[in-house]
Amino acid sequence: MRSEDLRQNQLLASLPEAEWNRWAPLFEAVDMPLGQVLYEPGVALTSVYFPLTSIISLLYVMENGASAEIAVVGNEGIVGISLFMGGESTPSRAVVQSGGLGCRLEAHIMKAEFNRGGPVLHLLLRYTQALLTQMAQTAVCNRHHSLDQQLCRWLLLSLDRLKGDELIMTQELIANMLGVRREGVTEGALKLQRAGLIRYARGHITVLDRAGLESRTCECYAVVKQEYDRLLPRAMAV
Amino acid sequence: MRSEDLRQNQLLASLPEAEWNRWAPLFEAVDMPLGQVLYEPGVALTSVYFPLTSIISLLYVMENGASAEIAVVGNEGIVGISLFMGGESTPSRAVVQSGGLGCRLEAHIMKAEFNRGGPVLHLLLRYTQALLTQMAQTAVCNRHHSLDQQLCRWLLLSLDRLKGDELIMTQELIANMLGVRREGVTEGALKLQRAGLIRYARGHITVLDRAGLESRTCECYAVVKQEYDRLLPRAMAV
DNA sequence: ACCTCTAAGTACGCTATCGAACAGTCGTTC
DNA sequence: GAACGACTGTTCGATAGCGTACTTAGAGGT
Repeated sequence: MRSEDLRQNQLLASLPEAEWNRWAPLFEAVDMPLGQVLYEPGVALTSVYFPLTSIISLLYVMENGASAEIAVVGNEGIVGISLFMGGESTPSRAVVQSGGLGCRLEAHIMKAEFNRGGPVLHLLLRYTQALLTQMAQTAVCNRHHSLDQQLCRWLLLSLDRLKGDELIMTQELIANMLGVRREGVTEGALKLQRAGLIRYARGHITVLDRAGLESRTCECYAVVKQEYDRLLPRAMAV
Repeated sequence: MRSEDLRQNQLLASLPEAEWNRWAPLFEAVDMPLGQVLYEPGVALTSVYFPLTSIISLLYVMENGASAEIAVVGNEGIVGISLFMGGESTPSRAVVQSGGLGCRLEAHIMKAEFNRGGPVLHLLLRYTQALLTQMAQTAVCNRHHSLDQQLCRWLLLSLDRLKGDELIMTQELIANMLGVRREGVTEGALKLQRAGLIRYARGHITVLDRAGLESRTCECYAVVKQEYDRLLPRAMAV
């Protein structure tokens, strides 16, 4: 994989050239197929991952098997912040929600680079704050908003992290992420389809009217999006 | 206020002597009365706060006025992490939920100390990860658990951050924090009182049976507590 | 001693979501 | 081209929590 390809990841794209030239050779490109688990709760990380075309869900799985998505990470971010935050592990799990490419950096390298301080440290901390906002807003949304609104939010968050307007995603999977019943997602998706906002069939969802989704979702989506834009001005459009 | 008093805050207590000697003179002791707002959404911070005997809620207030608590901070932590995370502000608000004492450090000093790197930086980042876990678990709890369970979790989280077994807290206030109706809290509290776990009257809640609360709450409380203990081993019992 | 205000308790209909069970339909595979 | 499995659609009763309205009861002031 070429160096420019790696910089599809916006964090990597934001690094000054000097830093990047040191980093580039250290990466290993990895394929990230749907369902792959990048880390398990309580297990110390051995690598961090920078998604390029994939999307990763941070998911908490309860004792009874039910689950809830805490946040989602795409090519704007990094999976494995607990490594540089100092905890080495988290109570949540990271799962590939949409297959694609990514690249990996070994834990000890990541830590060393972070501890140099400077632009890498500040960039990663700003990203972490953005992620934190996403988590906070997820909590708010889970408390106050309807399944329909949350479905729109979720579709938009995913869409923002992909090129194109198609998601490869069954309703069952979406239900797991949102922590609701599959039937609930079916009903919500039906409404959106009847309204002409999306079209879907057997695990393929095409977004037809993005603005329509935005008008149906709650304020949570915009809050998170604005905060990402504020904290992480992208270096350059891809 | 004497230096030892300041170290009622566990983060401050964890600092090595060398760091602490530099810090101690920089603090300003502050009274934090119930309801005081420490920062507003979107407004850049001018200070960070270390609660000593007070408890602070991080609260998101929605456009329609409804609110939801995202996390709670007591003498184990610091209010204003967005300062050193680099965002300067957050979409949430910080409100004193239980009056008491705290101390304040000016923004520019905090940033300078953080940017020295070393123990201060690592300690604050570990705390931030703990806070992040609390937020994540709040999201999960809001999704899956009953009002009764959440009420227990909330009482326990508050209790852990106070000495003694009494909370000065109306049901109305608790309802605002949890983002539920006041009547719902009344019903939950009644059940707990009838079961002999708590006693309350007009804004004073006394916890009679802590273990009982723990047995009624969901796993979320234990997950958060364990993660705080793991990430922030306390330097010394107060 | 009385008034007033705040905190807490009660009641009732409503709605979103759940849990469970089952019925179509499209793709893949053999 | 038949069979199977995966995905989606539908139904129905149960229930937790909501919105609203009203009641009761301490605490504090005059």
